[in-house]
Amino acid sequence: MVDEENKEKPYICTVKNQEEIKYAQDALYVLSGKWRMPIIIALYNGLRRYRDIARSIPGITFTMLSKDLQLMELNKLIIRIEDPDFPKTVEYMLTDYCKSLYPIVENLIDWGKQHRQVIRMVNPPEIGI
Amino acid sequence: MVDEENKEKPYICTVKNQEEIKYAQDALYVLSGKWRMPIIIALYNGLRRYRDIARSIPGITFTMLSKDLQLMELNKLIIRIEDPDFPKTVEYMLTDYCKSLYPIVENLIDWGKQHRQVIRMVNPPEIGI
DNA sequence: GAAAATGCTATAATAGACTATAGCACATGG
DNA sequence: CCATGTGCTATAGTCTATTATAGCATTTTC
Repeated sequence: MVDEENKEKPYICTVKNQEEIKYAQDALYVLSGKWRMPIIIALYNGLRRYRDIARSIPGITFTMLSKDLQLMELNKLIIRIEDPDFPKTVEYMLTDYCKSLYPIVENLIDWGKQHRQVIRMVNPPEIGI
Repeated sequence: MVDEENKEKPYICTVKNQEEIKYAQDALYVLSGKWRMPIIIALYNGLRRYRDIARSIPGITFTMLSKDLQLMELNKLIIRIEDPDFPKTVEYMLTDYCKSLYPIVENLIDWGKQHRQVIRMVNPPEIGI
């Protein structure tokens, strides 16, 4: 919209909508990215140790696991527990707060599953996915 | 994980989990991106014309609007109707299928809203968002 | 009939996400 | 006491998403 001097036109978007967009994007910020879902699922399955988590997610690198774990910790979705007696024994776990995400995750899984079929149905040569 | 010869270790991730990850990522693929939510909300609010939609979303460029509209059309979330009698009169609308996304969108908005507060509460200087 | 609006698309540049590679400090096992 | 494992992080490169800029063919408005 920097195009062609359209800057002066009035916006129709209401404040409420702008707020909603912002909230939805906050949520997506936490969930999107290539590895966040896999990490949540790995922890959900009971994996706790750094290397175990890494090994359970085919293709992930330490760099990304490290970054995403930190971001998710900042977002209170996981906790990192370091045992002071046995240094360098670290455990990661989902927080109770993370459970508030489960409905969304389940919705996403369900919707994604049927969407894949819908797209296959309509566009036999797979497009857009 | 290409790091340090860890390739030989067994994976704990089950087939079911891998499928679920794939489904969730399909869904996220459709929803994530900076402008898809705003576009859905603009159309939801009844905007139909290309330039109106553009004007209702502060910051979007024609390039992105164009690309995202096309992708969302491929994904059957919107339809593009061109009036043959009045060429270059085009309307975009959400499809009925797109309604299957509403629960997710609403969940995202709600979760994002409370998450913003949670993060504010715990980390006064805003982190991670 | 000139100016502005509509509905775009092409291209190049930039920013951000992700990957590849390397390495460090400590710990445990043989 | 040396190899291997654990828990990382730093750095540089690549690839993808997004932005910036320009422009075109048609249509409506004044």
